[in-house]
Amino acid sequence: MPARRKTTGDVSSIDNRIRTNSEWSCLTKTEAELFNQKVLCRVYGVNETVFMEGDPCKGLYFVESGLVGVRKTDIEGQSALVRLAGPGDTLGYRPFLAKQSHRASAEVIEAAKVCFIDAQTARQLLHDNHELGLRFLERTARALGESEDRLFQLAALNVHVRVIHLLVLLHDRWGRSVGDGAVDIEIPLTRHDLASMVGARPETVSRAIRHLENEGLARFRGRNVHIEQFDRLAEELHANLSGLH
Amino acid sequence: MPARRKTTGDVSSIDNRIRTNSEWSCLTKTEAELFNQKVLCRVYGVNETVFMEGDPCKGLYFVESGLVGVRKTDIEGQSALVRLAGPGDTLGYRPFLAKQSHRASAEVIEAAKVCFIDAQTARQLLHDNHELGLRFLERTARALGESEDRLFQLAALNVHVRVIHLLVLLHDRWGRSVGDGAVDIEIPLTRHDLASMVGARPETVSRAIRHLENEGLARFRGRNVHIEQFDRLAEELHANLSGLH
DNA sequence: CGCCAGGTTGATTTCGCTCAAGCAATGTGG
DNA sequence: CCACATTGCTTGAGCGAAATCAACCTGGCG
Repeated sequence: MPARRKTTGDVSSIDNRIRTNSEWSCLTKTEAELFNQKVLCRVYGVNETVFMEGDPCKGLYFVESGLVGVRKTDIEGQSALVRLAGPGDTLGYRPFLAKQSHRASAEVIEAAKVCFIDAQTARQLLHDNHELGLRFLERTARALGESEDRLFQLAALNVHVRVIHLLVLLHDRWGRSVGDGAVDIEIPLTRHDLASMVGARPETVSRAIRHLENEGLARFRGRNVHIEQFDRLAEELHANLSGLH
Repeated sequence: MPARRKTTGDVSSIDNRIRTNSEWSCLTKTEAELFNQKVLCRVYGVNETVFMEGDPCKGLYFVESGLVGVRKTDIEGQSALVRLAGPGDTLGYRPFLAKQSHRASAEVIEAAKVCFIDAQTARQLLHDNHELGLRFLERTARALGESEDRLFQLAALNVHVRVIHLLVLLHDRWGRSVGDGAVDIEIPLTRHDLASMVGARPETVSRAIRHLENEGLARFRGRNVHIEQFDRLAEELHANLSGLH
């Protein structure tokens, strides 16, 4: 096998993506060129669907900007938000790697630029570049651990605590510090979506939110959240988490 | 076959393992020799611990025979059975691949022969053999899908249905057909373990079991289960599952 | 302006947990 | 062999968290 160490030096958003994304940063110049040649980018409007549950997995999607929601839908049309994907996140890698069809839909929440690489090319890169596979292996194994932890928590914690946990997670990824320990989270999620993320009903989440406001732990203004002292929230979470894991 | 081996116990079963186990069947002759040279086998008695939650992951374990339970334990000593591993199953591959420590303990339920390959050797094989990594990738991605499905179900289904689901899963892996659609499941699990597998309390599971008996769907004799018409059970499950996935 | 989806709030019900008692099955020491 | 712990399972009663049902806001928009 030829030596592969140099990565491409071109500067476009895709190259940037390849360089910054831990998984793809190991591509050689040639491989990166193939990637760039094959990648397709598109801007999606709000509520547009990137892929649907049940569809065969045609390739991998990279969110460049905006916000995409991953949902599972049951026959009655009730959808549950499973996770959020923003800039830098990859969509559809689980079905791609498992060689299965999509088990969830991806629906745009905030206008997003999403790039696509077809399965065949992705598989070729995976085949040519050994390191790439090993990186995906580690990422997938970690995701598996997280999923199992979540399972454990769902059974052990009540809604109030799960909502706090969700807020902390949302903060970690989407929070904007507004100085002196205060944080804003601005994600346009309906109460229904919020509820489905913690495995509860909207009414119950509504009450949990009211409770948080009464405690002065968070302030909800429509779909934005302001947390004056994030420490207190994190503390409250840890008090409930200890004795668990 | 040369007789020089560092293993305790006979090696033919290991070769068999390598050949039959989908992940490792791609090893070359040389690699298989390395594997055989490094593998260590041991017989564990009931209640013996293979590895503990929190321990660094020292390698991979293969269950040759017997039954091993994977558990998570909280600080109060309450343990929850997470999964069962029998002949052909691999233990500890998630922490190994994720380069993390064990997040669960493995405890022998029925006297078991377990083989071990150290992390360094396993990683070397993973590095040398490209195909091996890709196979683990697929397996891990599938496991991730299953874990996510389980999450979804825990939130959506009541205990009664979850118990039925567990019985169906146990049947698929451990069931013994006794003719004409009837099935026996003989796994020495306490009610407490059964309960933790479906995220419920023993009392609640006990009541669910009583309910199943009243419906004539299953008969519990101590820790053995007899299902006269497995079809009916599967049917009952699907009636509750449809409208979900 | 009225409409309406999304959000809140209250009343009621249900499910599953907790607590507690009783009951086999098994073990143990005298 | 019996008295008695011990352990795991079942059953009942009560309680609490969250779902369900239903009414009522609220704010954006044609």
